[in-house]
Amino acid sequence: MNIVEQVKSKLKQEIAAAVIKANLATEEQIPDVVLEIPKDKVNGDYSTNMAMQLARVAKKAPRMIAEELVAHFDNSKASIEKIEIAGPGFINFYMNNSYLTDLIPAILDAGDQYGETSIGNQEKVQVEFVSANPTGDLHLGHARGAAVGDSLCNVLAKAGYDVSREYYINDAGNQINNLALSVEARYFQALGMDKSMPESGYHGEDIIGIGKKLAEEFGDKFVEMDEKERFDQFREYGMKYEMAKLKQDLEDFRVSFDVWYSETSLYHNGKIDAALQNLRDNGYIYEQDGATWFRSTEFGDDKDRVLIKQDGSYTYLTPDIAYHRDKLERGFEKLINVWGADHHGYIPRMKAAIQALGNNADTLEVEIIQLVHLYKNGEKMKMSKRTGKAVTMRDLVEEVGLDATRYFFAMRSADTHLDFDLDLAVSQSNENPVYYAQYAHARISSILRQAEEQNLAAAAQGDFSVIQSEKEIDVLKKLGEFPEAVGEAAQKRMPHRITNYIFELASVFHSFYNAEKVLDLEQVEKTTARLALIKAVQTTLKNALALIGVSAPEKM
RNA sequence: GCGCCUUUAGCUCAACUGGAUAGAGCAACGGCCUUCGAAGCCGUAGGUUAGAGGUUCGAAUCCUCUAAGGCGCACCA
Repeated sequence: MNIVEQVKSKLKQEIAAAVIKANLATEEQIPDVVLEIPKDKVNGDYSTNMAMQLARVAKKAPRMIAEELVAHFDNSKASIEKIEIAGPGFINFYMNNSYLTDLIPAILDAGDQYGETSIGNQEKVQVEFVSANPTGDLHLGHARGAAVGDSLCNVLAKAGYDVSREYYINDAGNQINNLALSVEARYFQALGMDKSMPESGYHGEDIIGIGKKLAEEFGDKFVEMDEKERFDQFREYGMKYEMAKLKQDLEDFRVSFDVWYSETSLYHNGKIDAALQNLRDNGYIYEQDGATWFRSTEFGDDKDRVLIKQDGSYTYLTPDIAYHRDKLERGFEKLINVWGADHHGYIPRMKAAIQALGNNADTLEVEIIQLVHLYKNGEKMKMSKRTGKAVTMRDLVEEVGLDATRYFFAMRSADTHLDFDLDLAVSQSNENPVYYAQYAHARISSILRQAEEQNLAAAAQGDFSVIQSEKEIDVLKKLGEFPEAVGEAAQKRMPHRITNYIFELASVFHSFYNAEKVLDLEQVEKTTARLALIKAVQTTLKNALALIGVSAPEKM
């Protein structure tokens, strides 16, 4: 807990104590103390709505309650300068903010670790994201999923959760067969022979590339080959090729996974049968019309779902249930799936499965990533995976730049439709929000370089009481909020909160920078203190940017 | 037809999950560089939070209805 969190929690305790002392409510009746930072500074550093919340219990007017509360409040205990009652009954606390300077050595000391909290309590969380079929390039939607999923994992880890990142490889089933047939067609075509694409084949550029590569490497070796054998080889080759590309693309996007989980493996290690048996034992399986059904309606799904088709093969759901069962068997307490909006209809049956296996429904959380629309020259760009005309993640990064792309996706909450304005993201100007934060970091780096040239070093510790101007206090307050911002972003699964925080921190810094000079040879003590302050900002900015996968450049 | 998501300034989005005068960026307008990076800062203007009811001290936020847009609704994956 840093000093800000300590002061806050102290304040909360004192508020609760005052409620009891003033006889406004009993220990059981007292609601959670809500402490907010008012939007406008004239309303104090902190504010509580306790008086309003107690209105019903105490059966009195909020303002009266507030007055009684304040009368019983022990000012001496929590760095309070004054307390005021305002509006409908807000109690506003004006702090003696000198304690905030303790943050500076604390942040410098923590370094990369600043922002870490233990709020996650080492809960074992597994996050599954991207999980795109290895049948073509990752496109725009995957990029958003990758950015959000990765940022979420970073945030969770920072907040003290034990996070595992996982990618589910759909390497079984029809789509892979279609991949093999698509590769086959492209191979023949590369040899100048006529072969039409399968009905639901993949028309992406990359498959054409595979066909060409095969033709160059092996000539017509496969033409005369037994059809079945050729199919198997192309299937294998196509898969490996696609997976390698996919991993590389994700790595280039600064996204890595702890586990790549193969769907096919579930077929080979008996886990599907085990899952089916588990469901059967629990009484949620029945046979009808020659198929095997899962009674998912028991848990609120619209209709029961087929697990084994009439032809004896599994539906997509069946191995997926086995997969989720396996996740739980591996000891994860919380499963978070990041899915595209087109899969949201799938949530009820998956949650039903989780429950049918004997777990709480909210063991599984699904974060839905809404669609991305790309705009260029003010026009919406059409995309379709089938025709292969989708804008790929690689194209996007190439055109926009990695940092800008990651920042752009991390900026917005995941459950809102997103318009990606290419012209804006590409622009190397103040129109592009990513530079705002990076610029602050580069600016600080530049000052620190110059300080070094003048043999001035940031004070490591000691007396920071010279830090007291309004702008400086604003910066300190914002710095102190970081661990809390991380904790909230993690608990609410809203990584975009971090991006908001980054913007706010950069903003208070820029504002300070323009108002006051850091380097001043006339006032060495103040200079070294301020160098330490901006160094703390630099550290915090860097840590925050790292959470959303954006670099913190020292020069731009 | 049913379900989920969305609707906030001209545009793109926030708003600490029920709090005070709804905030940023871009676009518009006006200021600030012979001193640490002007990719910055300061200011002005811009709103019936899609619409109508309801819940309460208090609603962009919760409930109901309506409208618009998106995505789903397989023995596909």
